[in-house]
Amino acid sequence: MELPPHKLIVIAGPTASGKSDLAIELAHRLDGEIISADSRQVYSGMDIGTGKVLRDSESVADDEYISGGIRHHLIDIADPNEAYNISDFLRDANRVITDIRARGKQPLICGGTHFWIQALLEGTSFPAVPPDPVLRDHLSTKTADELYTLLEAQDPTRAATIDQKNPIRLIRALEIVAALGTVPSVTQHEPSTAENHSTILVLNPPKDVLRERIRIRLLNRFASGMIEEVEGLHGQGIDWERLESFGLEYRFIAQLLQSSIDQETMRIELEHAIWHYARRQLSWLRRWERQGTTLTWISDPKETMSIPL
RNA sequence: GGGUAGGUAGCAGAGCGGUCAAAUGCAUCAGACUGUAAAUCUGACGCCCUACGGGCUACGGGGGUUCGAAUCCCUCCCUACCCA
Repeated sequence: MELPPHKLIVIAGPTASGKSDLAIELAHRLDGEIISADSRQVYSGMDIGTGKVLRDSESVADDEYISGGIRHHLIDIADPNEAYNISDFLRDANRVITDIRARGKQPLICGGTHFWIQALLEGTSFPAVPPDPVLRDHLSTKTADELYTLLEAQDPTRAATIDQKNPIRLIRALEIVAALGTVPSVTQHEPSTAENHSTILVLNPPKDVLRERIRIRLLNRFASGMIEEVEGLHGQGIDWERLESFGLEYRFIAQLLQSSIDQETMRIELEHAIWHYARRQLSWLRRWERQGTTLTWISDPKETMSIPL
């Protein structure tokens, strides 16, 4: 299939919608490579719980991540004890896109971290203020009200639009204020490597189908040793707090392993949490679309056969 | 057959004469999102309406007391446990 060399293909959608398989299929069709846009698959050792695609056996020793005969990028690139955030992603993803194109291949972005994907495509640039762990530690002892009062005094403009009850947002805003004196407004420049004329495919199975897929996938993950995986990560020096901060399977299994919840509760609450996560992802996508971006919604991967890419 | 504790919104579970369409949690639905984004946060949630207000139906069924009941009394049905 012939396609413009600049075009970017994105495969988005809620968790368990079948993005990974579709991405590999399309990569074969388009002679492409996959860039994972997943905030948890970047971490090495977090495999079952994040649903990483299985590495082809012949590539295990390689430093390239090959799955289904397709090269994947931005998987296993960070240590779980090190923070990897959107800023790292934007830098790395742009680099990788350039690199893939230089080799004459088609880049495909695939992942569920839509915040990252949207920022990449729109060339959003965030204030260049790196996280300040000491300040964050200090501020995290305060209530949202207290944080808001501080922000109001230091940067009323940002305070006017921020979510007043969201400690994480408030702390980040105060962090930026501490470094720059004020929170600059978001700037979006013309995307350099990522193009505006991307095709964004959103995999969106019917609700009941998605729910069932989530349920089955979770059972499979347990059967595949997911609990042991989390146990192993903790054994390698990743503390419970950090594991819980990853959310979903890592959070609930960490709680189980600390005996703060029983197995039955864990399974039920985890399944609910995954469903809530999928809903949030969908909510983000609808908003993105409402903002004027064209998304191609597909309820069944087979439909992609008839979509011109 | 006797006794005791109960029957409250989709579920769990408070309330025990008025301020109760009924706390809280869960589920469900919708939303937010300026370097933690699988995180974090918000709202709706009996029904109807010209919805910051109003109407209707509700706390197992029926009846009663009272100005007024989910809350008190009678009765019936059901559930759990205990004694036979």
